[in-house]
Amino acid sequence: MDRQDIKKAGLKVTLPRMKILEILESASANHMSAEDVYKELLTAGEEIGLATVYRVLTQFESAGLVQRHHFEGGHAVFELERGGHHDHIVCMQCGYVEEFVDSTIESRQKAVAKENGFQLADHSLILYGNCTRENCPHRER
Amino acid sequence: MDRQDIKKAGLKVTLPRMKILEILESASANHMSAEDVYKELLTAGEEIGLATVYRVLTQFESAGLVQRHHFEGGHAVFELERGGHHDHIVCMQCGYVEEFVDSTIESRQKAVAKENGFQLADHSLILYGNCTRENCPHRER
DNA sequence: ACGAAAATAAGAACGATTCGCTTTTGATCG
DNA sequence: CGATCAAAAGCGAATCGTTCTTATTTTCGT
Ligand SMILES: [Mn+2]
Ligand SMILES: [Mn+2]
Ligand SMILES: [Zn+2]
Ligand SMILES: [Zn+2]
Repeated sequence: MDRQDIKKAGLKVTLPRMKILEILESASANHMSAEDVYKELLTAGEEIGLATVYRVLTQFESAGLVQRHHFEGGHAVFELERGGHHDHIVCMQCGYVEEFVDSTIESRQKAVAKENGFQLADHSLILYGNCTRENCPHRER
Repeated sequence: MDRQDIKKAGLKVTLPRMKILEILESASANHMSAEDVYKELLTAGEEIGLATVYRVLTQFESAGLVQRHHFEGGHAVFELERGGHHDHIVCMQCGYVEEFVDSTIESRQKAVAKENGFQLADHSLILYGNCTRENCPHRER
């Protein structure tokens, strides 16, 4: 992901757009809220407004560069589009997000939609649980 | 669902709570936003504030009388708890909601969680598509 | 480098939901 | 039946995440 991708999306290459792309690429968590991105920008000493972060993320979404998800708790999280579709498991204690693809689930979804007379266009599957990582249980949101 | 259920939940039987339960039971759409419930109350001539609707719905949720879901588009929808778990298909044109249970999907979710070292606690699966009902394609939101 | 078009900054506005406080109500007990 | 008091309702203000508005700045093709 670089300036070429921004151009290809029909967007001008601006400093905010570059920086936001960089942050999404290099951040430790690959699912970030707009606020998360904004804070990283501040930390990096960039003077980019929160409204700009939202605007750019939305443009990136329209351009297919990022995806937006709605996990439990209201606010949206964004991630770089890295090709394939996947679903998510979220740890309710530490917020850690794992990705997965299950072809059985995917195909059953299509079947279920058909059985109910729907043309399936999209879906959102999020599993919530508790992860078992060393560094998990002691953080919050 | 009646006043007994309210009592069993440890809540006082009040007029707003009774009316809201009635509306959830008898409404045409069985997945309603707080605003929807509020409008129905107004229509029925009840003078119950929107804040009360939210408060009561949240209490009902805690008591296990209703469930809250977050479909695409920001606002929450509520439905009476009628026993079994189910997932949803939402028509993106008319908002019609169909419910389904697919045991294959359910069991694969458990397996996927385990494979990823998570103890599964909950999940949210929403399919989005276009329904093929007569009265569908010409409404909005 | 120049100017049109596009993008940003900043803060106001927004919609959904919650909070804070005052008044009213329901359940219990005399 | 009241009186009592904790619980609940009413209602406007506040909050939260997000989007919009407008003036100002930046990008990019020429
Ligand atoms: Mn992801
Ligand atoms: Mn349902
Ligand atoms: Zn965890
Ligand atoms: Zn429909």
